[in-house]
Amino acid sequence: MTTRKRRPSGEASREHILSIALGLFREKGFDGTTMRDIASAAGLSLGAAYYWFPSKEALVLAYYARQQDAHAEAARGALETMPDLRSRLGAVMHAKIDMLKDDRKLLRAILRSTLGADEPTSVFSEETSDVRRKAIATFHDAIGKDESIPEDARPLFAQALWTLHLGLLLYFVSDTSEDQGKTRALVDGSLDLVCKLAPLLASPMLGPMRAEIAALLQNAGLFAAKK
Amino acid sequence: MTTRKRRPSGEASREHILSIALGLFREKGFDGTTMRDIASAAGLSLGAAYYWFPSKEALVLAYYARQQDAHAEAARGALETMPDLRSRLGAVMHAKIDMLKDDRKLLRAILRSTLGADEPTSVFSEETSDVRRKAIATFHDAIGKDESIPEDARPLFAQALWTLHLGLLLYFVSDTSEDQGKTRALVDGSLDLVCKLAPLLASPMLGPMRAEIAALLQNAGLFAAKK
DNA sequence: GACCAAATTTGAACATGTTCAGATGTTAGG
DNA sequence: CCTAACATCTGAACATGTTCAAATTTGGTC
Repeated sequence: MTTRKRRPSGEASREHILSIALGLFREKGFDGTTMRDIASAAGLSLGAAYYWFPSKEALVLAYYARQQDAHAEAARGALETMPDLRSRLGAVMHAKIDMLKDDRKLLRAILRSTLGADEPTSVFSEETSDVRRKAIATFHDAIGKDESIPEDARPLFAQALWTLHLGLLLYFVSDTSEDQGKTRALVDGSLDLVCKLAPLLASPMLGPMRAEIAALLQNAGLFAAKK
Repeated sequence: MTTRKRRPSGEASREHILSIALGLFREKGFDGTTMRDIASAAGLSLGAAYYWFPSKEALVLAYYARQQDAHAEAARGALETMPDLRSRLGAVMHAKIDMLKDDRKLLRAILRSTLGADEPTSVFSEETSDVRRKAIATFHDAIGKDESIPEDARPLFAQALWTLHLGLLLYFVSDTSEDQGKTRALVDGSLDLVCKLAPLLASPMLGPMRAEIAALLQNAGLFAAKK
């Protein structure tokens, strides 16, 4: 309550602009929608839109956060009722696809900036680390206390699942099959394989390899060892 | 010789523009370089640049093709002298990194459009399928007739290596370590693992799973079964 | 109510990718 | 040489993301 008391109609503008923008993105695509379109559809001037969102890509960032929160929420519900690892993972993935199913065009248009290395909207960027952390946590929750995955392997496994999920989404955005059936099949097939293969890494034969993988990723800075 | 006889100074312009453009990209980045910069540095008008390259991204496409040819060439040389699978794969990967080592800034700037689904410059697009096919062929050559990889598994393995190589490049472009040491380590570590794990998929225990993977990818259209 | 500072909005610029109608040069045939 | 057809190039537009100084509104304070 120091200086943060004022936001009477302010934040409402922000939400309003974001809704209008996402609607236009879905309808006309990302490139097909102009910042001037957004501003005028929202009943504001161009400059006002830039007051709330410093760039067109900032709208994408806001979309990320919104989706991630919604997904975490949806996943939380599904996780409670699922008895085993495989079905929990399936629930998480399918919940995401259900949620994004009508946004494929939007996602496709956005994709270019979500994989870049420099871009602030990159899935790997500092700016999106919050969203990323939450997403990985959702997978960690899905793993739960399943005994087939040794406890110390769970963070690594969660991260691997997140990476797999990125790959699946990459496929998904261009999947024009009925109800995204091909993506669903790919999701289920991948998860079947993963659930069969993952426990093998705990077996005597492949056990040491797990440490090798973890070390490799840690040296590359791709995986932060917990405490 | 029907109507294609004229190109006295013509194609030279094209090459000249491309060289100038790549130089500027390396020096000032992709976004930092303006089509007007390119045109004036090449001693031409803006329109002339657009006569030869219909868009800024077209310059990127030309860069792809040029790099891929150079890499295939470099790899071919290295392959002949390497006795075993592991060293051949290492030669291919390291040749690529050597070749791109000074273009990291350029690649980073370009990356955004190389992973998009719609973009013509996407590594997955129709427009780049030639380059992609050649790149996968290079890996196929590296596998050669190594007995640890069953013959019918080689196309799939080659494609997997190409995908791994994409991931490694994604890491590479942002790797600021001395002489890209971290990337080199990641390359070697990944290849060690791959060479250890791949033969397992031919073992009795995991053999059936190989077919499962192939079927999964084929149904998704991600892997074209040969003949 | 008058007034101040911060929050919000405006409108006019600017930079840059792209397009295009026309100018200019080049080649082949007469 | 002259001319038609084509290749190449030019310069001026246009569209759109972004910036910014200034105007306006808002909420609290005297």
